[in-house]
Amino acid sequence: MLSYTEENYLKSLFHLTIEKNTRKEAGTNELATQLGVKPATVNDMLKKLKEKKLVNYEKYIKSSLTKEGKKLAIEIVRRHRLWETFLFEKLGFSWDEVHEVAEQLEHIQSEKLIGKLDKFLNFPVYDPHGDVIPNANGVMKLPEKKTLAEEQPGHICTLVAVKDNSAQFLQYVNKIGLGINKKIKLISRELYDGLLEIEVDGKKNRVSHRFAENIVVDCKKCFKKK
Amino acid sequence: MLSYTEENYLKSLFHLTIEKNTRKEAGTNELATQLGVKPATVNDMLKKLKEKKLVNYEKYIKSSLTKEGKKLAIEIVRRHRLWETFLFEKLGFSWDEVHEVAEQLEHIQSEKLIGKLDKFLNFPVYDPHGDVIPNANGVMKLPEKKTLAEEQPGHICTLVAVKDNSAQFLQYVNKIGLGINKKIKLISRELYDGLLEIEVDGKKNRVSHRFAENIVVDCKKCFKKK
DNA sequence: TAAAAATGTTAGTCTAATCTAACAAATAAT
DNA sequence: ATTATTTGTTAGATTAGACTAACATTTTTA
Repeated sequence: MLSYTEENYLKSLFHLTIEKNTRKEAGTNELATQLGVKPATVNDMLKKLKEKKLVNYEKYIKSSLTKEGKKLAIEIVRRHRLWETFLFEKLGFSWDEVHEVAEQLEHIQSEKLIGKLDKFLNFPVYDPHGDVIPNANGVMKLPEKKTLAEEQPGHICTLVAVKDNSAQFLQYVNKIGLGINKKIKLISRELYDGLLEIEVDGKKNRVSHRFAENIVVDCKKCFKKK
Repeated sequence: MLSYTEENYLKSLFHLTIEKNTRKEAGTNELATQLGVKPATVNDMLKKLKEKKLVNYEKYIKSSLTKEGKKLAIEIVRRHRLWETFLFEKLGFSWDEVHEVAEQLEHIQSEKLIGKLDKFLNFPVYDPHGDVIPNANGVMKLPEKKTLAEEQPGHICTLVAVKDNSAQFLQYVNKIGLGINKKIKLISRELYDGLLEIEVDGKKNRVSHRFAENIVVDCKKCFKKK
């Protein structure tokens, strides 16, 4: 059985590696920042998790999850996202409030609980932030890719790629706060010319239909923010 | 903010004193047994909680909750019982499975969460074990007293007094495993002669109508065991 | 490529919550 | 009312998870 703390380390490692699918390993400082502790603390824990065969760790080499570690991390992410969905859909928490409470709830140890919660929520695939919820076997449904122009208002999606690689385009992307893995919230679309109102990191912007056609996003479930 | 552990100490003290309303204080060993730790550990914690002004503790004198300690303990009990109700009513856990999971859930820190959960459950007054759920102001509705003869099958109630004090009667009470604060589950009642089938500590028994008229119980909400 | 900067590691300390073993006080029993 | 038993306390040790400070290695930069 893992401690609350050990679970958090696995989860952080998961987020920094597998989920940001550009990399497969993460460094000590990086983990320390993410977890809000000092690198020395992370160092100790990595050794401990290596002992438990959950993490591949070697001195001065970046760390990664073992197969078993990954399995456990996915289980934690599953719990987190199911609780977020519960808080949002059943208890009426708003989109931005759910995370903090789910951080606590995710550590409740009871397989039966998670199974029943999953069923109660009708086996959801996306959480309120639009992230994929792993199923009971740890399988995460591959998110659909579309262009921003095809998405519906109310949806939240993640930028996964751009189609246009011109400097002009990329500078514009940058200017409005966009980038790889950035979350885009679609506020509305003008019927007349397809002008989109979007929100990135809390900042609103209007972008043209042509611009939207060159932004590739993950399609996520629609959630209305309260 | 209290730690997980501190919360458990307050809760135990509450159960041993205020809730068993025969006494107002509890000893170190007693607490140790209830919490599954050694008396030495309890001793340390009592001093710590005294510092925090949550417990009245003096060397070699039994301890009790201060006003503030009681307030916090009731809040924990409230959380526990609301979660039990959720697990039972919404997730379909059985009567005897809810406690263990609620032991963990009760420590989740979020006032908002408990408020919303309470609302979601429609402000329940009794938990699946028939115990009173304190309201948001820490007020516990006084349970109604009736005789066992007036109770309905399916209900779970607690023996609070007896009307007959004869040795014969009391010996009989004893023989079928009953006693003060014992939980009685009413299985069924024979329409013809009022013969009651009851369950005490998992053991079933049949008692007469006359017997039932001399058992005073707390009236609790009906819960069907799955 | 050598110095500077960033990153990672080790050793030693701290706190919360637990333990054991020895001792002290209060209560019960003869 | 002594003694025995139960109950409570103290002192010292242990473990998990965190810290700081000093040091080591790797990477970057001039």
